[in-house]
Amino acid sequence: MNQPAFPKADAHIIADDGDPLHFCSTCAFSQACLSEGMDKRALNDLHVLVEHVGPLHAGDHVFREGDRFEAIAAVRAGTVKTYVIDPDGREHVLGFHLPGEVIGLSAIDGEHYPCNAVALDTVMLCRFSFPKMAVLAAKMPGLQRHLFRLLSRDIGRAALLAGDWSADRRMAAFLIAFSRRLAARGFSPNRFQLTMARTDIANYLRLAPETVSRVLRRFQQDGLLVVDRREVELVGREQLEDLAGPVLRQ
Amino acid sequence: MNQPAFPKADAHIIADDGDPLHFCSTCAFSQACLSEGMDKRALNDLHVLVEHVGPLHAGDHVFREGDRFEAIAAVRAGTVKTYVIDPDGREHVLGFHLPGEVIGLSAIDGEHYPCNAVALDTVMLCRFSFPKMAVLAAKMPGLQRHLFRLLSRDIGRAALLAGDWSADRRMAAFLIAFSRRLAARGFSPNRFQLTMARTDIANYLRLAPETVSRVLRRFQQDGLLVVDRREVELVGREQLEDLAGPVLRQ
DNA sequence: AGGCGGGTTTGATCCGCATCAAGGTGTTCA
DNA sequence: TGAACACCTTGATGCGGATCAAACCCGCCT
Repeated sequence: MNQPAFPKADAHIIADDGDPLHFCSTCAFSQACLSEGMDKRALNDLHVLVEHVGPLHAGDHVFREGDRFEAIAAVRAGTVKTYVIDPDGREHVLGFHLPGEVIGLSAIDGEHYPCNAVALDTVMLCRFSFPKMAVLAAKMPGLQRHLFRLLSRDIGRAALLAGDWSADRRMAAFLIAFSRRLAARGFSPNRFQLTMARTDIANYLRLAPETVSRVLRRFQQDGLLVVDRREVELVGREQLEDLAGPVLRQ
Repeated sequence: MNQPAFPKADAHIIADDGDPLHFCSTCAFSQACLSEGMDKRALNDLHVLVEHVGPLHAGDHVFREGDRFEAIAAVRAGTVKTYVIDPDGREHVLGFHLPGEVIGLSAIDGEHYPCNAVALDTVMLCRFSFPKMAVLAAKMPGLQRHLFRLLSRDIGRAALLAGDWSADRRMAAFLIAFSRRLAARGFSPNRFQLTMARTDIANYLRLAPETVSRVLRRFQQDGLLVVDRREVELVGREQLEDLAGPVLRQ
């Protein structure tokens, strides 16, 4: 377990051959648009409103609750945690965002960001001015449809977390979902690093940190996985998938 | 409590003076577009893709999980419940949709509806072909923005339900949110009918039906509300708002 | 009127997970 | 080198809400 399986900043930037879009090859938007057979002029339009941000370091905030909303952002490298603090001071983690995923969508309905977004490790971003993007979406059916899909997908994802599942099922669902998202970006699905603290996982899954710890230990005892600090290897993927099945709906 | 405060089918159809759009005056889309200062031609475009559905009766399905997705719908009258059944046969209620609200948005990311939608009472709908609507949205910035907002709002709403709040807070939040949505449509905010069974509320709030019953009884004992079967009057609105505050985030 | 059935209420008991408390481990400073 | 710190683990205890069981209420049908 010496070679981290998790993306480092710039890991995705295969080559910067002078084409500015290539530089942003992991942006979900660019990808979507490219796959739509967009013409050269449209590509330029899109590139104009992209602003590369980073590197941010662990603990740096991308935006804070109440900040004026003007842009969404695609994660290029690293992990971003979105969260809110309730009146009692408890932290509620809304989600973790991996490379290729988009943050800020829930702010579209409103003037301000409804949550905080913080870097968990070294993070690179592409910022997109949302007003400009909306204008562009009107000209580009592919982009509009992609935005609709991203939004729609997040509704489903939020609903997932909402069920009243046992700690075991929730933990398994978290691991399997995390694994799949990594796999979709070309990383090892069965061996990876958790980039967030146990407390973050707990606040995401609505469990106590102690419970997260205990469940992971039991999973290891039962041969479902091997944990070493934040390094995880899914050994009994079958059984984890079975546990996660009802939560992830399939 | 003889006059039901909850909308009956057609309650919103004030006058059908021959203008077909008037007939659909409660459709969120029509309203949004009208308020955007849309021109006559655009209004016609929109109207072309509207299909009036109903009346559906309690227990009738609007769509079922797995049905091919081709349309979203605005509720014109009545209440629609969206839900899924998990592998153990338990029902998970995803939401209740009142007049003026939209169902089917979470299906945009995918070929098929990811959940069931059933009428809880007499329901009237406006169906909008989504492909046609997307084309139209490209031509009408106001419509596009409205769709983005509706989607974004649903993300936030789903996240709300997700927190780990006490049964009391969840129940209060449900009542206050329900009340506000009724008020937004011009109905009495403090006296209304719950159109869904206790079991539905329980499955929505991730509680047992017994717990819903007990919490309501205790709220009544404490002077927060008066319940008579499905009729509810919020007496201690202040305290209910306080309870719901952290859940609804304000 | 009688009887059936779905929905609701109420009480008794149980269990999963939170909470409290304390000790452990790795990492980063001086 | 060691002290301080953040993070993680482990054990003991308690509580909120689920579950089980049974009675109740009311609309509806015959």
